[in-house]
Amino acid sequence: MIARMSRLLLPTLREAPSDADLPSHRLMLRAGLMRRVGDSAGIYALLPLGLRVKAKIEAIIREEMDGVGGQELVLPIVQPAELWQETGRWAVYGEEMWRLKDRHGRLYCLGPTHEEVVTDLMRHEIRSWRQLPLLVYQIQNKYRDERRPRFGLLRAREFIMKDAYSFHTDQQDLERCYRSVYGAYERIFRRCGLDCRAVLADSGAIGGSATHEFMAPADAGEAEIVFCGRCDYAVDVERGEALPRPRPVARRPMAHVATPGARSIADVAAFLGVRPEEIAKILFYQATYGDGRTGESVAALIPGDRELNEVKLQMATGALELRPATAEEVDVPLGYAGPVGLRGVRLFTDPEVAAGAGWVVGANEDGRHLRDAVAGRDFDPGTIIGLSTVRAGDACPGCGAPLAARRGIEVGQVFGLGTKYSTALKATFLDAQGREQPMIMGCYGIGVTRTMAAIIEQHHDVDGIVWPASVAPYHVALVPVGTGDEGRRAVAAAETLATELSGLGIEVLLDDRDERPGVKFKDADLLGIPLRVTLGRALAEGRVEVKRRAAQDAELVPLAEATRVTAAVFGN
RNA sequence: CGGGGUGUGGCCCAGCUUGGUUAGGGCGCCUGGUUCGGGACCAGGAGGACGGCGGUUCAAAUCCGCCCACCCCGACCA
Repeated sequence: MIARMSRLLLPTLREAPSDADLPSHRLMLRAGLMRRVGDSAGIYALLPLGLRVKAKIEAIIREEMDGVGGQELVLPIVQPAELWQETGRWAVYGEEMWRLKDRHGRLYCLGPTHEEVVTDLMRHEIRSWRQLPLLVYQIQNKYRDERRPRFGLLRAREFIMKDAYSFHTDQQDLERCYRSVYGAYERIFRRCGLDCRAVLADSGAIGGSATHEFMAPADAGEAEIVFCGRCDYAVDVERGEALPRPRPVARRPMAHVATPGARSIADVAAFLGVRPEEIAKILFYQATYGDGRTGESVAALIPGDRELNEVKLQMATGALELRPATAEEVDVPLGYAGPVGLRGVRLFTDPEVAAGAGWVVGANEDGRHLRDAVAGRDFDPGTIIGLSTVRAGDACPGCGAPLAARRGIEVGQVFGLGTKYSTALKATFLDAQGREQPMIMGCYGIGVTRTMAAIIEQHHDVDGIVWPASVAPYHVALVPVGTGDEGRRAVAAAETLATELSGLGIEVLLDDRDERPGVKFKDADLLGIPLRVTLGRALAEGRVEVKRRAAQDAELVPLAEATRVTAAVFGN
């Protein structure tokens, strides 16, 4: 396959449009992979090169999904409102759902996801346990009228997803399928050249079985994740845990100390000459519960150098809503509050504070603190539960190695749905005993266009994209340079080489444009083609220059061997 | 949705504070010439009426009001 640049719709840009900020967004525009259409946020056209990359990612996905028994189909983008009304999501989804009406006034939406449609399909087709299990998938456009589209393809309003749905007779079979799709995802992202971690995520309102998100570490990521470099522990910070830091056990009795004017952790630490992590701070909240109870005072006791994870506190309390208490709602002096002798407050204590050591805490008297306070000896710690926000350097709860923290782009998710949709849509089958049962479902998504952007986030440098070979739009860029006879020889040699390589199944981008060498080199770098072969002045000695995009240096090889050297890079 | 910012040829941007010839530069584009290994140079040329509407004024890209779009932060969301 040979593409001639002189004829390609490949509009590279020397400067990026000013509204593009992220590397992936800028580079996709500069390298001529895509363009925004009209004045619409989050609506893009993929140009020929962008489409090629998309197709490569999709091919990898298809191979791996087929490999775990997935069957490809295509579900409609336009979906009738009735189905969504049956599951209740027509009302729940809100503004984000792109709704439309046909000429008769019937309501539809542009599918943001396809659980309803696929479940509707299966309830008509599946009667018997003998027809299960089933794993189907599609690669299809999705529509979400985002409040705030941004970051180019990372959060567009129209995007491409591979979504898969599985149907099972029982939970064990769902779990088996879940694990095999999980494995396929690991292979898919690895093959795409993406550094990716599966993190245990919150199953949210849907609840039930586990869910993993596949996160690609990148600064542009929308979520913060912590993960272990040694074992496979990886979680969203919201759910992250860490081993408590070891602290010596206090032997001295608790004692009052005067700390006039010292209210903040930093003040108290400086005043007493202790480190912030020797001080325990207490934070007050007001909780509202599902049964209508409101205004309960709760407090969290954590080390002074740590951040409270409010989500954890909320889960620990079981509250529906939690808000920081105002000064009036707390009847101890602010800045001098502590757990000793505290009344009328439900206290939650972080394990690190509960673990033996003596802590500096507020004395609940103006201008005074206590030192060497020990949980269980000097105060009732209440409920002991992890409340701190995990951070880089904390000890992994799995193996004790230091944790790393990074932002991550969610490129995929696997989810054990259970019977939420099958029950709502009455998608049932008859089991071996002749009883009617709702199908047990799983769903599995990969953001295809988002994966493309994530790959660029991880693979670029100052000169442009550095595509992994598996997803590069072309394998090799042939760059003939030179003028006059030299130039003609270069072009002729490039044509011959292109034909040879193409015959071996290597995808060739031939820069046959009448441009100066500098322009060609800059464009080749920008496009990120894995290998560049320059045919220029060295041709006089029968040699060409071979350079990997990811490498600094080029190598001169005899023209006669250029095909072999190039083919070797791609394993042909 | 809250806060901030921006809107001037295809792209990047100046001009606006302090209204006043024909709205300007760079890149790109067209023509000719010279060049030719890291985004060349010279000469000539095409292309915008300044996001939209309304107002103030003798006069508005520039001042005022409303609206729209896009971008950023946050909230929200899988």
